[in-house]
Amino acid sequence: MEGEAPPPLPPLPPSHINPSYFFTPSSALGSTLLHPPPPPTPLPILLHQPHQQDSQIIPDIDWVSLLSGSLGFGEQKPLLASAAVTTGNQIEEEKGGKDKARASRTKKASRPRLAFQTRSTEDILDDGFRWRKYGQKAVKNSSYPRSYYRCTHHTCNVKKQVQRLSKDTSIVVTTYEGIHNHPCEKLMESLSPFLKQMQFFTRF
DNA sequence: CGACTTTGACCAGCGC
DNA sequence: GCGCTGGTCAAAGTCG
Repeated sequence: MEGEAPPPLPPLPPSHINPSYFFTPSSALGSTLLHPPPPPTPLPILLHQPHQQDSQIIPDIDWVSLLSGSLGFGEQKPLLASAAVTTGNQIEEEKGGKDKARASRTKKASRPRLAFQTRSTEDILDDGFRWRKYGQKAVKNSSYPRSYYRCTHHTCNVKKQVQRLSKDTSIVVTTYEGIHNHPCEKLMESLSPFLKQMQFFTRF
């Protein structure tokens, strides 16, 4: 039973994403966000790096939805040069017709799905949520297995798949399915000093 | 001892 | 109907 709708999550960027990378253009930067509390170490994935030519930010991403929903990047080594975000349908189209049909199998309803390509030596993105691996499967046309993870929060049904590209083994494709119905523990933990500071200043 | 990973088995949808 | 494939289950193993 799907039950009651989850409470909306606050539209805040994860503190462990440096906002100077996160927001673009620079004019959109609020003065407060320009000077956040120091992020937990190490720095996360770099979504946009002004001095790095091959980095890019995808303009169509609803970042607020992403970050308050299924995504919140965490303590990953800063290796990302590009990120690809698609809808579930787009993901399947990239895979081709047959796989498209197969991939949509056993899906009761279309859930939000997002895929990211991450250049990383490690398979698992630490996105601030806790995941339990429930399966691993060798997939066709790939020499690397696909891993299946489920959010460990008892009321949360979000899943993710992690697979390394056989074409470029340095790229890890992470596909998120669903929206978290609970706050990111690590995010809230790291944001709390900042939020307290905000509350203090808004009193004047 | 609880949380998590591993891994083989099982199930369901699709194409032929 | 059968085989292929992706996705999930669950028991056993591992780790802190």
